[in-house]
Amino acid sequence: MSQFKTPVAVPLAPALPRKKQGVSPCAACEVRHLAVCSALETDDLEELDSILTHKGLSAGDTLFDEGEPATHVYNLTTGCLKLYKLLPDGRRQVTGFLFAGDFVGLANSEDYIYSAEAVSDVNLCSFEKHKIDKLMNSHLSLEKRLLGMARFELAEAQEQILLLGRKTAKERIASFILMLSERAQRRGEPDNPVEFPMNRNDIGDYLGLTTETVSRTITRLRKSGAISLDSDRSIVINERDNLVDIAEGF
Amino acid sequence: MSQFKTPVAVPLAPALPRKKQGVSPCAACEVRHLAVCSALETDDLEELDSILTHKGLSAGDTLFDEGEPATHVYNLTTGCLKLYKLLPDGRRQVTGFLFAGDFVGLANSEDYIYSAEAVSDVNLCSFEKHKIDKLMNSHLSLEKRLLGMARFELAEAQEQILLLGRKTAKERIASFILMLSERAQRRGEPDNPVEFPMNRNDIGDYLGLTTETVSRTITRLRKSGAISLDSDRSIVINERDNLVDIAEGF
DNA sequence: CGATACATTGAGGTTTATCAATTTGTGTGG
DNA sequence: CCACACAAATTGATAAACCTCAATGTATCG
Repeated sequence: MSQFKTPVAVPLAPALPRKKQGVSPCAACEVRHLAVCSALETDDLEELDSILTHKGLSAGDTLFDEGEPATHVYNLTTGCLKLYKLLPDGRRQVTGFLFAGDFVGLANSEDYIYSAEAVSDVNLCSFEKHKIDKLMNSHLSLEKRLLGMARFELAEAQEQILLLGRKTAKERIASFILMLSERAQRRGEPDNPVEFPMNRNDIGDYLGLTTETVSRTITRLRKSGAISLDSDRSIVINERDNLVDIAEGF
Repeated sequence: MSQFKTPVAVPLAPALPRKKQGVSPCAACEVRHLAVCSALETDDLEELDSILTHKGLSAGDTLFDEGEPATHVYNLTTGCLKLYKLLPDGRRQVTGFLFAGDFVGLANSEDYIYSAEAVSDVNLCSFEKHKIDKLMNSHLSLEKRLLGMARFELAEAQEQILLLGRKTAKERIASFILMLSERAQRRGEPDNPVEFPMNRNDIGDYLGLTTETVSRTITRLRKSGAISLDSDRSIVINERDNLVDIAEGF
């Protein structure tokens, strides 16, 4: 699956020579304000840095598979990752797309409950779970931050349940475009046009649709004027209010 | 909607005269081992008891509506509650059924993100949110417990996403019957026959199906021999392994 | 420039929804 | 205890949304 466009993705915050410096690489991290790591004071970041390793994945690479022992948690610093579950006959449900600043592994207990694969080239901070657990005991703000993130993800999961249980294909696609737009904005990136790192098949597996239905539905939204396509992977929102109405089922 | 079979549900742990006794009513709570409250030592239960009030609802009563300020969290001690979201045209998605020991309000932040309605007569322990927050600061075990519960609920939400996105009606019904069975067992109740407090319409709104499809699918499972019906609200699992295979898509 | 993967479009089929009628179950009042 | 009224569940006929299978178009990369 791996495409190896670039042999290995370049870490955002490369592992510096571990001299005893006063400054942790984490202090310079561009996505810290988005990530778990924002829970820690600058003073504590050296400690955080001492327990993490950087990891790069090329598009298509697998980070871990459902059912493996969940030894690590990760923080995504660049790129896009997809999480998915499989049924025995190969039906696939993408349970989430993760972007810079997102945390991987919140829901996992003993074993990973989903597989994780790089959609684009990706950089991660990797933490051994037992080390994070230990850090949590001494830094309560970290635990609070994780609880906050879990609550947020729970709310998002329930939106997705509403989407999958009761929305039409058109409503699902509109919701998806808006979600990607809003998440890009939260990361401080432009919210329009919306950039799609994933292909139509992944979108379908996320929205409970087939590739063909995704394609046809995007075409219909395009012909209605609500959106335009810069390219397959870049959608311009022409009528945001209209798209919001469609997404919410008005 | 309210049926008032019994005028008001009777609290499991009735509010005793608040004399300075050594023993908290919480200490005698039958569902404590299932609930958030299990995070606290017996010594701390008096403190917990001092910030809670008991609340009873009749079947059909509303606990709160989506969009209201989220002032309280609750712990269900008896009965069954459903959580749901609505689309503007009335389409409804039940996001969860809650039973004795379950916690209500984990995902909510400022406002409730779903409505909550009693499926059967229900008893609850009600906590003002700011008081629970304060208690969390002094009792870290409570925070850990909430994080653990949030992680568990996240894992369950992802199972539900797989179900709604990729499973057939037959697979959904089989999964649902097994889920109710397993949850009854966790509460220390018989896991067979499976008791259904909710009607076919609620089941449909939970599984992303219509009443009619729920009914037809149950009929087909019955005719195949996998299950039998004691009554509408009580299903006997005849072939559990078979049902598991169906639920998982084999 | 050709190979390959991805996206789009079309024709037809399947599952599930919708609409309507009937049956079953439950509680109430005589 | 029975008859009635009402709600819920089931069953049937038909329709719609989406899926499947197949072909064609398009972009990308060596």
